[in-house]
Amino acid sequence: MIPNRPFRPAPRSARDKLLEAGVRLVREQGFAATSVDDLCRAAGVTKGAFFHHFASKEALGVALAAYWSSSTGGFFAEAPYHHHARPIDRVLGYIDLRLALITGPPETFSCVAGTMLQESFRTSDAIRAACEASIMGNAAALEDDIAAAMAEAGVTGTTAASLSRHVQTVIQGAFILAKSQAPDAAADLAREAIGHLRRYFELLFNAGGDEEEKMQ
Amino acid sequence: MIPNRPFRPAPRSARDKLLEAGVRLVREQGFAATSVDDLCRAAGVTKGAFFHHFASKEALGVALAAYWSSSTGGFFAEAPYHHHARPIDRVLGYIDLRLALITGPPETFSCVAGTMLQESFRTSDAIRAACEASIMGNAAALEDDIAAAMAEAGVTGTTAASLSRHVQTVIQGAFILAKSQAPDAAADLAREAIGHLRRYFELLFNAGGDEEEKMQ
DNA sequence: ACGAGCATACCGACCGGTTGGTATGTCGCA
DNA sequence: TGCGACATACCAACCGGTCGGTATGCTCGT
Repeated sequence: MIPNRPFRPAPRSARDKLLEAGVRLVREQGFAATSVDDLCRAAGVTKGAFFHHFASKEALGVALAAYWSSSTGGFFAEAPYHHHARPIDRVLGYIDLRLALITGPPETFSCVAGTMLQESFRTSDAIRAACEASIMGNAAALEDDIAAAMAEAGVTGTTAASLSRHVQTVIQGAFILAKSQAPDAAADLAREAIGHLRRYFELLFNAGGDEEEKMQ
Repeated sequence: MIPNRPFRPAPRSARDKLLEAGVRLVREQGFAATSVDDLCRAAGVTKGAFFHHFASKEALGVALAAYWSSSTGGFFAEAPYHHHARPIDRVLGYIDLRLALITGPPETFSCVAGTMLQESFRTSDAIRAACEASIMGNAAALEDDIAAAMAEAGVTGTTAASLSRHVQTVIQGAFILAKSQAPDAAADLAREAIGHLRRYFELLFNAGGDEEEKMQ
C-alpha cells in the first residue's frame, strides 16, 4: 500500500530496524514463513536485541501492525487530497492517490496488516485485533468525507461506514489479484480493480469525472 | 468460499484425505503455518503416505490449488443461476449465490487459493501459478455472461474480463475484512462487501433490482 | 570530579522441540 | 512375484526462545 520512502524516516534503533525488516519480509512472504532469524538478518541485529525489544515473535507481529497503522495513517492524513472543497472530490482524490501508489511488484505496495490478518486471524487474537485496528483505522479516516458526500449528493441505501469499509475491501482484494501475476504485470491488475472502485463511486454519487463536473 | 458439503464427496484415499485436511488447515491458518505433520494428523495418515503421494510440501500446495479449482469450478458450473434467461440476471444470480454461501466463521467460506497466494506468491512460483489458475478460472467462468450483459445493456468503458476479475477482487477482499472480526460478525461484513459489488453491477447495468426489472 | 552501582541495549552460544524429508520395511493384491 | 500404498524410524537443519555475558550511559554519593 505505501512504499518505504519518503514518509517513514530511516530507522535508527534496532527496534525500528526490526520493524522495517518486518514490513519488507511480511510483504514478501507472509508472517509465518518469516522467522526470527530472518528478521534479525534483514535488520542486521542479533536475537538478543530482538528479544530485548519484543517478548515473542507474536509480540513483534502486534507491534508491526501498530507500526503500519501509524506510518500509513500519518501518510494519508497529510495527503493533498484533503484540500479539495467538495467532499466527493476528496473521496475521489483519496482513490486517485491509492492508484498513484500502485507501482512495481506487489511487495512494494501491498498491505502488511491485510497480509498478516489473512493467515494469523485464527492463531493469534492479538495480531487479529491489531490488524483490524490498522485496516479499520484506514477506513474510518475516510468516513467523514464519505458522509458529507452522501449528504450533498442525496445518496441512500448504504452508510458512510459501509462504503469506507468497501474501499478497504477492494484495496485488499486488488493486492491479492496482483500477487497472482508476474511482477511486471501486477500493478496494472491492482490499478484496474481500483479503477472499478472509482467508477462505483462515480456512479453512486453521479460524479462522472472531473470534466463532466465542470460542465455542470 | 465454498463449504465442504455437499459437492465434494467424502474423501476415500489418503491423498483425498490430505487434500481435504489441506483445505481446512490452510483456511484456518494459512499454508506456511501448516506443517506436514499437521496435515497428516488432520487426515489421519502418516508421513509415508504423504510423501508417497506428494513429492514435497510445495507439491501438496500446488495440488491443493488444483483440487480447489476443480471442486469450486464444478460447484459453480452446476449452480441454478445459469437458468436465468437474461445475461444480467445470470450475473446477479452468481453474486446472490456468493452471498448465500457466506455463513459462519471465515474459515468456512474463505478461498484456499486466495489465502495461499497471499503468502506464497514470491516463494513458490508453482503455487502462485496454480492459485492464479484457480482464481482466474473462477473469474473466466463468468466472462461470457458479463459480455452478453454488456452487449444487451450497452455498457462501455470497461471489458467483461475486467469486470469478472473485479468480482474476484471484491470476493477476496471481503474475506480479508471478514477475518478481522470475531467469528460471529465475520459473515455480515463479507456479505456487506458483496452487497456493494451487487450494487455496482446494478448501477453499471441499470438493473435496479428484481422488482424494478418487472416494472419495465 | 570520580567511582560505584544500576539500567539499558545488545551479543552470540545454546536449548529442547519441530521441521521437511529420507530410508527401510510390511502388507495386500493382481 | 512384483508393485503400490502405506507405516515406522530416523536424519540434519531450523525453529522460537533462553541465558550468561559485554559495552555503554546515567545517577548519586563521596
